[in-house]
Amino acid sequence: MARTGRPREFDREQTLERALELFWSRGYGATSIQDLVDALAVERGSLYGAFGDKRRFYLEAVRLYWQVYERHLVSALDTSPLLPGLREILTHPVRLDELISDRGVPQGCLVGNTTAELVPQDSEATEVVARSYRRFTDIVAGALRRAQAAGEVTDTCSPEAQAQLLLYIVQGLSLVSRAGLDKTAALAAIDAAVDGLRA
Amino acid sequence: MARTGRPREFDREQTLERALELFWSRGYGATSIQDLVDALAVERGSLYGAFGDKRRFYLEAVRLYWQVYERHLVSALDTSPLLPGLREILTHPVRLDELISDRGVPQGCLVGNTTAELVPQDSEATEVVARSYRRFTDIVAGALRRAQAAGEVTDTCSPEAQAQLLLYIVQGLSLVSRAGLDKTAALAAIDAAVDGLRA
DNA sequence: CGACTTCTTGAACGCCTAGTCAAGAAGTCG
DNA sequence: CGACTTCTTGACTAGGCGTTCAAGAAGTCG
Repeated sequence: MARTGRPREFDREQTLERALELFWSRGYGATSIQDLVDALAVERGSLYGAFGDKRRFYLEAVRLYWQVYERHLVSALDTSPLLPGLREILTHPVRLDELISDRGVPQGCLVGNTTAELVPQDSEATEVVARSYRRFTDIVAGALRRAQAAGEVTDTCSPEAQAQLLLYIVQGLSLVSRAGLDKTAALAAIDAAVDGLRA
Repeated sequence: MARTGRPREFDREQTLERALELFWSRGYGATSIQDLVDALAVERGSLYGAFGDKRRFYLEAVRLYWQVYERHLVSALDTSPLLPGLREILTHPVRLDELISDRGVPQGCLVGNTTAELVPQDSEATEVVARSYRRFTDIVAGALRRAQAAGEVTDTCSPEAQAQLLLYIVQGLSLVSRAGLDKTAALAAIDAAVDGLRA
């Protein structure tokens, strides 16, 4: 069944990506439709036609954000030994922060920002966020379980508890970094966390 | 110099406390002046007269929030051994969450929420937040330094790095809890963190 | 009492918001 | 070509927002 009608003039995916950046750097509430129209060079009506209302647009951007992040997460943890990859995941916000000083770019984790701004008032946002967190802990716990079995990571507590703790650390770091990041202190803290996992 | 003119009919401090609760549970953007007028039973003009504009009102509430929290923090860490008090600080968000299920009450840490919503766009908010974080790490690092000297806490890394890590953990827990808290998993994660500090 | 000061009240202001819609443009299909 | 469908455009709507302000109320002070 061929698609008929006037073809869309903008690239939906690319527009979503740019909207993601805007939402990421400014937050949901502080990004107006007009901001999006200006930045994306797509008129209001077309945005509404392609993405529905603002909330749906935003949530789709969050889902895309997480999809990309999760891909990164999985590939970084698919290594042996595990701890270097894990360290890379934890230091990710620090590296993001370096990009920021160059241009005016996103800050923190979009899922974390969403948690603070929309959860728990918006049930759909709460689902997206909760699912993201669950997937993070599932993926990390799986990797830790393998590393425990290999004798690389201490088995003084369960991989699930370790993964949960790591979630807190990443999210905490992402959040706190927004207020100004002392890179040295952050890396020292991360090293302390990683060392605590060593067998 | 006696104060003349018509006396204020509401209790400024008590009103600020109730505004704090509202801002805490809904966030800055989602709390309108009208919401405040309704909840506080104080008319708009009086609020503006007493607190200035919305931003100043909010920031004053955040400062009050932190003042109360810091008092709690200091008293909980002024103990020997340190780790039980530290554990109490870390589990604080979990206990807050229990209150929530009873009535519709604040969630997360107000400073953390402010970080996500206003920082870094609002420089004054950024200052308030950054100062709060700095005070947290200073207080906690001081306590850890003493506990390291007493042989209670491991000295495999500096008290500053440990304190920084603990800041991430508390903030991460506060944030993630908004999306739904698995109390068991949270406590297991906290125990893992506290155990990691033990000498 | 009358002058002065501050607080209260709620209407009003201007602005910005998310969202809608009608008219026209640009394709496909018979 | 003409029918049909979808996308584009930007003016428009309705409502909510933070903020202001003038008029009156409630005190103090001489």
